[in-house]
This record gives sequence, structure tokens and C-alpha cells, in this order.
Amino acid sequence: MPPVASNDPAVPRDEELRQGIEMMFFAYRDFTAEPDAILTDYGFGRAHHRVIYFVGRYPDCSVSALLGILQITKQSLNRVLGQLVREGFIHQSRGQRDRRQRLLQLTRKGRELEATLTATQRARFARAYRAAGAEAVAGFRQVILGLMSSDADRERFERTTA
Amino acid sequence: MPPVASNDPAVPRDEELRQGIEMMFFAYRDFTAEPDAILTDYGFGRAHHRVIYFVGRYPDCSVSALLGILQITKQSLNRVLGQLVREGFIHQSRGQRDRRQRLLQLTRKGRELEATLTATQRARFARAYRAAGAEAVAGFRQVILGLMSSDADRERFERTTA
DNA sequence: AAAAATATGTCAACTATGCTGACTTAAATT
DNA sequence: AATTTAAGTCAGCATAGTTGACATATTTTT
Repeated sequence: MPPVASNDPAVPRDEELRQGIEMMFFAYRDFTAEPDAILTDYGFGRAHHRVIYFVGRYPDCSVSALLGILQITKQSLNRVLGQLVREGFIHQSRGQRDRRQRLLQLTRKGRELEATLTATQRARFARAYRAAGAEAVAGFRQVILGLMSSDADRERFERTTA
Repeated sequence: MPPVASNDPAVPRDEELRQGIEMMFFAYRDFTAEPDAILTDYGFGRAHHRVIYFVGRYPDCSVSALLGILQITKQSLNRVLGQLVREGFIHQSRGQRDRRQRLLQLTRKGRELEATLTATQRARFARAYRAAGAEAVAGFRQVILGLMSSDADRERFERTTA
């Protein structure tokens, strides 16, 4: 069953861009499958993974900083964050400069789960990067940064990895 | 708030791979945001988008072929597919070789919605590809194909785009 | 021809994850 | 003192996934 695309004069361009769209879908689908399977053993879902990942990545991150990354509502975040705190995966501490803030850290248990989940995705990237080579990785980074909507997010990746 | 990663000896490697993981998250989040917003005007969600997209891409695709692409259950697919058929975005026809099959096509209305949704994602890829250049695009393709789990999916993209 | 397998569809119930809107509390800022 | 901000909470709703059981039509196998 061959794919069929446009009835457009600029056919190769349309085909190239559609392949990009589809590659994103397939890669993301597979990229999330392994962590999703592990999470069900804990009674958690992908939303919990995101919170655990980014709290691990940005220790002492505030709730509003996390909201900015995830781009979901406070209510949606609080449901999963509350579970993670109650079940001992995340600890909250008062901000020192601003005592309204609740700064988030992974507990030992949280770090262990984070490591287990991230290991699968890191291995996937390690394979893909190794197979493609350093030049291809540089190209990948350029394109995927270009797919993002905001400079603020692109800036998270400015420090170049040799 | 700087990101903090490993306590691992191979720090740069860990950092590089974590950046890959995060870039996937941010790019995919933004890549889906525009179609999601359009879909709410139709009372549809991202699942409807996927069905419309892949039926447009693989005309006369069978239900089981679509299930293989989406990797969801028949029941999940049928909920959204049923809506799309009832509301006149997708038409089903009997297979000729195998009359058990229901082959799927977009209607005129379906093609119009598909075009509207895809336009936003195509524009995003066009910008990113244009900014990064042909060599970077080749690298992007290599890496993102490497992120997929199955050769069967990679083969969908074998025909190289000049 | 009968049996088994396959393609599709359906009912019911459940879970996860997003949303809106309204409201509270505590702390910082004006 | 008033306002704004950070965080949390309650209630209700929608979307999109899940499992399990079962039905029907058609094709394939024995």
C-alpha cells in the first residue's frame, strides 16, 4: 500500500514535508512506548513521567516553572504532582527568597524511578546517534530546534555539546 | 535555573542524550499545538487528526492497516473513526479482493480538513528545513529514523527525497 | 463441506490526562 | 493598605486510551 500525497505542482516538496510530519509521529510513538509500559507497574502515566523527568532535570524548580515547561493547567499538574508527593517520589520545600514558592526535588525513590525511565530513552538516543554519526546529530539538533515555537525553549539547548 | 543532570562519570554523553530526550518533548508539544487548536472548532481531538491524516496519506487503507500505524486498540479507533464516518469526513467501501475489509477514503470535506490541519505542520517543517539546510535535513532524517523501533516503519521512508 | 481463522464492529466499564470556572490562603509587591 | 502573585483545591466535563466479552461476515484451511 504505497503512500499517496498531493495533487500539487510542488510534489517533491510536499512529499518531503509530509515525511517529516510522519517521522515525528512514528518516532514519538516509539520513544514513549517503553516508559509508558514501565509506568503502568507503578499506577502512573505519561504525565507523571514528565513531572519526574523535569523535576530531576531542574532540581528546586518552582511549580510555575514546571507549568511553563509542560504547558498544562495548574489543576492538571496538581493531580499528578500531588500523587507523586503523597507516594514519596517528590519532595517540596519552601523557597528561601520567596516563601510562597514550593520548590520541587526528587527523593531517593524518585531518582530511582527517573533513572529507570530515562534509561530506556537514553538508550534509544544512544543507538540512533551512534548509528547516524556526529554530523547527522548536529543536523538533527538544528532541525528539531527549528520545529520549536519559542526562542525561550531553544535557549535551553544553546550550550553546545562538543 | 540551570539544568542539572548526572552524577555519572560520562557526563557530556549523558547531557547530550538528555538534550535529545527534551528536544523531542518540546518539538512534539509545539508540533501538535496548532492542529489541536483547529480541531476543537470541529469538536474533534488529536486522535481524529491522526485518522484523517493517515487515511489521506494511504487512500483505501484497511482498518487493520490503520490500527498497525496508530498502535491503539480497535475500540479506541472505532470511536473516532465512527464519528468521522457519521459526520461525513471519511467514506468506507468494501474491499474487492477481500470483502471483509472496509477500505477508508477521505471525502471532499475530509480532504479539506486534512489540508487545513496539515498546512500548519507542513509550514513548521518548511521553516525548520529551510533554516537548517539540506545537509542538516539529511542528518535529521537519519537520526529520527534511528529512533523508531521497527524496520517496517523505517521502510515507509526509504524512497529518498532528492 | 466443515472447521478455523481473520476483518470488522459493538457493548460496557474503567483509567489517565487534559480542560473550565470558582474560590482560598499566604506572601510579596506596590 | 491594597494589589498582585504563587500555590492549592473543589467540582464537573471531555478526550482518548485500556480490558474483556461477544457478534457477524468472509476467507482460508483441513
